[in-house]
Amino acid sequence: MPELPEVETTRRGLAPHVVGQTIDRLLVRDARLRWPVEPALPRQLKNRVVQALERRAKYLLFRFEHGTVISHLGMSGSWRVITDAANSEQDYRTHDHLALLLGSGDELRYHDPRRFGCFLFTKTPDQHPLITELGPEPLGDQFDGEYLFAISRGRKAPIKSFLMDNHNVVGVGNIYAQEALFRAGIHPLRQAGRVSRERYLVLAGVVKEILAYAIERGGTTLRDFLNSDGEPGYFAQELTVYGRAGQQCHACGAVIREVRLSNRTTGYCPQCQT
DNA sequence: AGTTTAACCTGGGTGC
DNA sequence: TGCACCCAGGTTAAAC
Repeated sequence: MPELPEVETTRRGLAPHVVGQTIDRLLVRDARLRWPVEPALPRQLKNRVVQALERRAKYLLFRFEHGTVISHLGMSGSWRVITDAANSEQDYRTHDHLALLLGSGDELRYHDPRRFGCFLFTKTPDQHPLITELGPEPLGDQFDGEYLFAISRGRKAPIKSFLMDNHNVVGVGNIYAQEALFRAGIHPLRQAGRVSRERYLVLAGVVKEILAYAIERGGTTLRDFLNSDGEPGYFAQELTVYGRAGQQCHACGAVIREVRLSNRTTGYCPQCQT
């Protein structure tokens, strides 16, 4: 369910419960995630203390003294904190694949119907291929319009694909890519190399705005997203083009259109976006 | 090397 | 009710 704001919201929700806690036990109820959970993992984590919970792109990083767990929510993953775990041990739901039993008595449960998520341990996270290939964080200083302009020269891929490519910038998923391009007035099919410096300055700005705003709101956007307290995010009334094909553009009244781009639905306003 | 496509999964919605 | 089909917030690996 997550785009970057939802992952960050998850991190902030989990951190107070897990940082500084000992892993009494890792319970693997179903190891068949994107990559199978290693059979050795429970004993690798047993009695280890979570030093920090960080985020890089859409990965959650559980930091231990001896290594890092790299975890992704995929399309449908979520974490839930159980504070009275002793009384609810039988209460595992379908697709609750992992449980972290903590020294505090709390329990963190990973739920993921589609099993596109992952939970991997590595001693050298800085050299892990999932991490080393990643572009800059969209909310960091490295990411701005000049940067986008510079790396896009000569690139023929559609701007939307370019923006969603983790090599260029991380954390911009299908919903926010559409919304950002609408706000920047850029047609999603325009070649990345044919977007001007001026428009990249606008685009980088709106990407930062939208993501920061969504984080502030506790991970808006997602229909069925529950934060780690089990509370829903706000499903944004603010969405302009995502899921609005056939409806009128809020800005100009034109009918929102839809195209298929690398197998993903892409809404845009044919009048506002060029 | 850049770009596109298929694949990994389950569940919910729609139309017959 | 049932069934076939399409769609979904992500990312990788393989194919052009």
